[in-house]
Amino acid sequence: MSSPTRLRFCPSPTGVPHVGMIRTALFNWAYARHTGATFVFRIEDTDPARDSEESYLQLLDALRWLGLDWDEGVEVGGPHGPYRQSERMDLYAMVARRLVEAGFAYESFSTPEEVEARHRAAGRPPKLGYDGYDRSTTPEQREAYLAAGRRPVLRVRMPDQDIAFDDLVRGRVVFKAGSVPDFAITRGGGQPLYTLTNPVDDAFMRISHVLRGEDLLSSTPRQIVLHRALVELGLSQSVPLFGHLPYVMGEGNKKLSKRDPQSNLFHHRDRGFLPEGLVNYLALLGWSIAPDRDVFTASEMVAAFDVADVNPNPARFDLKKAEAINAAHMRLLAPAEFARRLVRPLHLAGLVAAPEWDRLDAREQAILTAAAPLVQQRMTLLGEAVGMLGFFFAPDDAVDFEPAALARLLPASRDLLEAALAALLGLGAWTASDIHGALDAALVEALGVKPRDAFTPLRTAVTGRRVSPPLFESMEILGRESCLARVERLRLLPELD
RNA sequence: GGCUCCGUCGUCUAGUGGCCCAGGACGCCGCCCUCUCAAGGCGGUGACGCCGGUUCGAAUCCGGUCGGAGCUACCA
Repeated sequence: MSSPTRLRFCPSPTGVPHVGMIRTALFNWAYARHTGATFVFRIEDTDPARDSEESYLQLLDALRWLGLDWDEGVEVGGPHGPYRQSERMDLYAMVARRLVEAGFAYESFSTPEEVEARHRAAGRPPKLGYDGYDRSTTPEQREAYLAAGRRPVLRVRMPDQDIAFDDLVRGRVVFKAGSVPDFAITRGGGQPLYTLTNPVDDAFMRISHVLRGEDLLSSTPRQIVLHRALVELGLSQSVPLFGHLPYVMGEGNKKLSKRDPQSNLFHHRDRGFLPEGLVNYLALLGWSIAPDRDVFTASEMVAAFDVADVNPNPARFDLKKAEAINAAHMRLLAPAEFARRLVRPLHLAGLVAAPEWDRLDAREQAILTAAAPLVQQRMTLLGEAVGMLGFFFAPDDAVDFEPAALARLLPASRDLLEAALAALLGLGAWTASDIHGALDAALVEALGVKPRDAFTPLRTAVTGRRVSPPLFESMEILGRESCLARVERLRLLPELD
């Protein structure tokens, strides 16, 4: 009987969520959902010096924002908990003891300095790694070390044979015998290290597929050796399958640095990325859904995703492309939904009273409902709504005329505004097409001004900007009274002279 | 140095021996549309790192070479 498919995402809560890490979460999630597997969310907080509760909370926030849900793990529980390693210390101590008793691991008293000194003395490169010296510690030596106050780390004995596995994305990978030194699984004080806790939890949580970053590829032979030991001890059924996802690169030819703001998931959220857009773009980092298509939803990804199709090449995080994908998702949103997404950035900029649609007043809702469709095709990021829609919410006498808009006005602008005012004053119905028609007749036809020149002063008067949503539709939404007041205000502006 | 991974347009990729003098997307350039800006439409730019081999035929298979990356902790 084959064991059920189970995947996991197991970050360390250090720092802010990184897009590379989230890409890993996404691929695990997508593969789990595609195969009907169980998706486990575990926290690897075994390093008190670096882990933080704040970071843990941000991880939850990130996955929830993106819609990556999990079946077992922190917050939701499950049969293999607890799901924070800091709460599983007894388990690691027990496993470590069993490993030593069975001879898979041994106490190692050597300090890094001593190891290096031995390498030098033997004429070997000093940075060769641990030399296996303590494999043969005698009881007498052990007593002497202990008496001298030394506390041993535990190391796993690496077998003297090649270690091979079939990587889910790279195919067969072989590490030559002798190339991987015996590795530490606990600190000198007995605290377990990642090298122990990660495979132990994968074993006890019955993880079948390990999908992780390429940076962990070289630690795989060690984990396989440990898994085999656990199987022999009867603590585990089998060694999981491994798949190593390509790096997410930044500028130049290096991994996207944690220092780079682009690596910060929340940086993108704050700029106005849609979760749909970011998920879609992240999916493209090492995978593609079809030869001629790159805009898709999370559920379409789930339907199509197979780890065997993942490309092993490192992928560069390209903001321009990410924004283009996001823009496509903006246009895919139903107009009403798009309007709702605008509320938060607008509120953050002080333009509307509340951060949620339902708490907006009727006037704000009406403006947004009418204005949102005007900008939906014109935006890449939600944050751009602030600049594009700000004039709708500003008082008529406080519309901010940007210098670039003022600079484009001609000497004849005042006459144009006056003619426009006259035409608008006599207008019956106040609809975009009526406004357009009246203005066309009064300015373009009667005065012989090119449309472009005729409407530029009006655009500045009404919106304060050089670039704006469509003018006539904007005027309809704003209403006759506001428009007349704004045109009059610009007409009287001293700067026009 | 050792070990391991990777190598198709600037970038992300499609491609698993003939459909490829290599397809799509982003970017960039041009044109159309047009009240600004977008969107949209049309067109253009641009790549199989190199050398051998296998084969009637190679981006695809093999060998070598060059280049890039990661790891080489009592971090994860």
